Amino acid sequence: MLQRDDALDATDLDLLDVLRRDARATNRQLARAVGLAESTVHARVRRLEQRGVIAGYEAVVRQERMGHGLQALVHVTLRPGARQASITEFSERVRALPEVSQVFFLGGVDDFIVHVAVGDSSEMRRFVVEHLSGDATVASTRTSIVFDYQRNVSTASFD
Amino acid sequence: MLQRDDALDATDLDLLDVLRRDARATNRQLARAVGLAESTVHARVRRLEQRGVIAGYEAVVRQERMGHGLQALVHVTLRPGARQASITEFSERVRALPEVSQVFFLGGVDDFIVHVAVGDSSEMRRFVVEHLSGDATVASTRTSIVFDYQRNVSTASFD
DNA sequence: CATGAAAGGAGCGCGTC
DNA sequence: GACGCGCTCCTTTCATG
Repeated sequence: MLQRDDALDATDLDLLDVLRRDARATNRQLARAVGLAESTVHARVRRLEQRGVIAGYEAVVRQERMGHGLQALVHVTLRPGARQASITEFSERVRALPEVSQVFFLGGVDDFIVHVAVGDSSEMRRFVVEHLSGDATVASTRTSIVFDYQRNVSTASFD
Repeated sequence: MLQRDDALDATDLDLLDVLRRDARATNRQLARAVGLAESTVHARVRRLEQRGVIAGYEAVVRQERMGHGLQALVHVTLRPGARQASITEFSERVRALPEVSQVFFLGGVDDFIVHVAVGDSSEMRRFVVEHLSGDATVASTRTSIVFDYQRNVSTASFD
């Protein structure tokens, strides 16, 4: 779409693989991992960034260690009559909330799934009532506690 | 468990905030952001890592640029009789699949939600049939296309 | 494209407050 | 805890194959 995704070669894939696990890997580590010189690796990584294959580098935070021990997925159904503008507005407002980790906008059924991390169940209730079910465009919500959560790769937000 | 979560102070929160957006921020940048000396900031970040508040640093990859243009959330319901062992096994097997970005294990209804990124709809179908609905412990699946995806923070996998 | 060399920046430990 | 200094290591550019 934006750029040609003219094939990444095997070296690029290897570099991505290392950087996905450790965004702070040094050039030297990367160079050793793929068997090329540091300067070469440096140029390749820069190119991956410019092409937008690498969208950024993020620290991964354990929410539990920050007093956010309780996570949930909240399914949100919007009112049938909700217009595009209000859907967009809703989505952006929710996304900006600090308790929100991710937002999925699902096709077909004007349905959102919101991944939330809070301190305890009373906070969860407050959050859902205040920011989700209380919203005029929201028809209903359904909250499911996250008992276990595993992530493989950091997938970038859509543009 | 590991360490007490003896309160992070405002400086720690600021540091996390910067590192969440850019895991490769230099000590100098961090020092300026919080108004302390580089060596101080360095020690603090180390401590956050050791305490497990920072679980790691990851490159964020745009799946679209890697030929994974189609994302979906697949709701998976397991057979009522599924035992703990088979649930765990299922979850670990699914997690290891390269198409899988994240796995949520939801409480209450022995229900998983799997975030998948693949190339196109035929691949999606193949993936679901082959790895999810084809599994003996799976009772049913429901696949929803992800039209939009926004992420705020990188939440760590549970231990 | 890949490379090594060279210079400027950054990481990081330590002694001091 | 916070600090600054100094040593080491890393990043980044550039001329060259």
